[in-house]
Amino acid sequence: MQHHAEAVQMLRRIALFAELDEAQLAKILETTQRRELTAGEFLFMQGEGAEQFFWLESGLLKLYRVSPIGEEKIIEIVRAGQTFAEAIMFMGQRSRYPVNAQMIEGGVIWCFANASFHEVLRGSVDTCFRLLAGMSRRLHQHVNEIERLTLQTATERVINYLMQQAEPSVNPANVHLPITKQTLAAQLSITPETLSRTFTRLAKAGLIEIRGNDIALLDVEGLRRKAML
Amino acid sequence: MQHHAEAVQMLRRIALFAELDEAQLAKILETTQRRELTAGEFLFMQGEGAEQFFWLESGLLKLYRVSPIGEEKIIEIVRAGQTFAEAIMFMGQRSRYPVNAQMIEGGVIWCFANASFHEVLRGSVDTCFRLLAGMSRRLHQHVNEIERLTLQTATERVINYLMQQAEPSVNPANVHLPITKQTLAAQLSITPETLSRTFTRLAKAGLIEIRGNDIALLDVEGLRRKAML
DNA sequence: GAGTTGCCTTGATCTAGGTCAAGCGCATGC
DNA sequence: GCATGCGCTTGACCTAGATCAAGGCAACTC
Repeated sequence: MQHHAEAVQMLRRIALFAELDEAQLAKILETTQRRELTAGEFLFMQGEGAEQFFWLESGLLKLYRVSPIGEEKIIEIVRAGQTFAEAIMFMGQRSRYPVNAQMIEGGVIWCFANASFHEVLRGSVDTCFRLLAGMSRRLHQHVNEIERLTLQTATERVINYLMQQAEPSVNPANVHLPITKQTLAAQLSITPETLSRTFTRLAKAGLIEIRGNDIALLDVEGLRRKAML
Repeated sequence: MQHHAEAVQMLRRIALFAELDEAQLAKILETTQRRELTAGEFLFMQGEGAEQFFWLESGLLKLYRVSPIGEEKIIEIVRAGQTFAEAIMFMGQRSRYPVNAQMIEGGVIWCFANASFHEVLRGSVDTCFRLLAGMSRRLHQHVNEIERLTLQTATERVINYLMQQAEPSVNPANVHLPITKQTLAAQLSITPETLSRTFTRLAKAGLIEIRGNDIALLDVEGLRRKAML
């Protein structure tokens, strides 16, 4: 890793490293790689040995699985600024990535060696606590995700997504889709066809208005009622 | 907590406490309760303030959510020997339980104060690591659960469950259902009717044999093929 | 014994959402 | 220009599983 000072500056922006001192950061930087990936490129594949975890500086990335019959299920969309794959670190020595990681948009990724971080962690309980907090948050998101998948219909999930994206209390609110509708469909676990139909149904009911990737929420209260939120 | 020596002996059996010394255990025991609950009794309800986490000494417990229309989705079945609700500890000061916890079978539960454990954790990085490992495992279980819910059919999920319960490499293997079929259905996110039909279909195909809550897996290879595992 | 209650099964029907197929709009490249 | 390709939409079907409804059966209580 060159440009040490700059790199340290960057690292400070990562929540996981916030509690570390100069020496600890230096230790981690020794084994850190910074990689530029183009859209479509793979960072790692399901089943590969997990020896690093990552921070996405820029770009967009998806973590997904492929079932035996070839269907793709997106587990998580990673945005710039997020860390990911840090959980596997504690699963034992020779663990493997349980998902594929592929760039949706090109960008820059920082790759940290598990071994180095492991060593540093031993010296900082505060960092342990931050890590624990982050994982708790994710755990809760998953509980919500499981609930969404089992207890909600496709329409409810779509509305749910729109409400989450929208600024609260703005009426009419505007939502810009940062991903293609195909990708969104995969994230909501429905087919592109169903997503398309759902949008047009909501539009015909006067609840939303669609202009390409921009969606206006015309009747937030009506949407809420429809999704029973 | 009375019978200090006995209690310490018990605590040693809990993985989370394995690395703690006498003084730390004593500190935790000061605020520990041991409760006996009967079948159907609630330990805590969704939305209650989370001030404790738990270890199930004996009995069976379910963690579940209820949707606005009254459907129940089981997030996790907790068996004797497991700890649970320890993740919420790190969600911040006044966090709340995100699920209901209700006994399926009566049993004994140990209740530990988050605050005490928090303090002790600051002195034991090893215990932090254990906690991190446990949460990582749970995180992965949830990822798998999400996959199961989205990529698999009801029949596949049922077979999947049976295979997980069965001893590996025993043929024919026997599975004993520790819960009612209604509860199992809720766990697999299907209706009791569908579960019943699925069992009879598999039985008619000669793949399994049902005797009440005991199920014999007659053709493990055939089941595997059917579920595409 | 008869009645009640809870769990399970079975059958008949309904429906949300998936699948398949065709076509549209818009970009890119030659 | 025209072709190729990709994202998106629409329509016509189909199927897995939910829903509704009616028993069956075993464990109780009286």
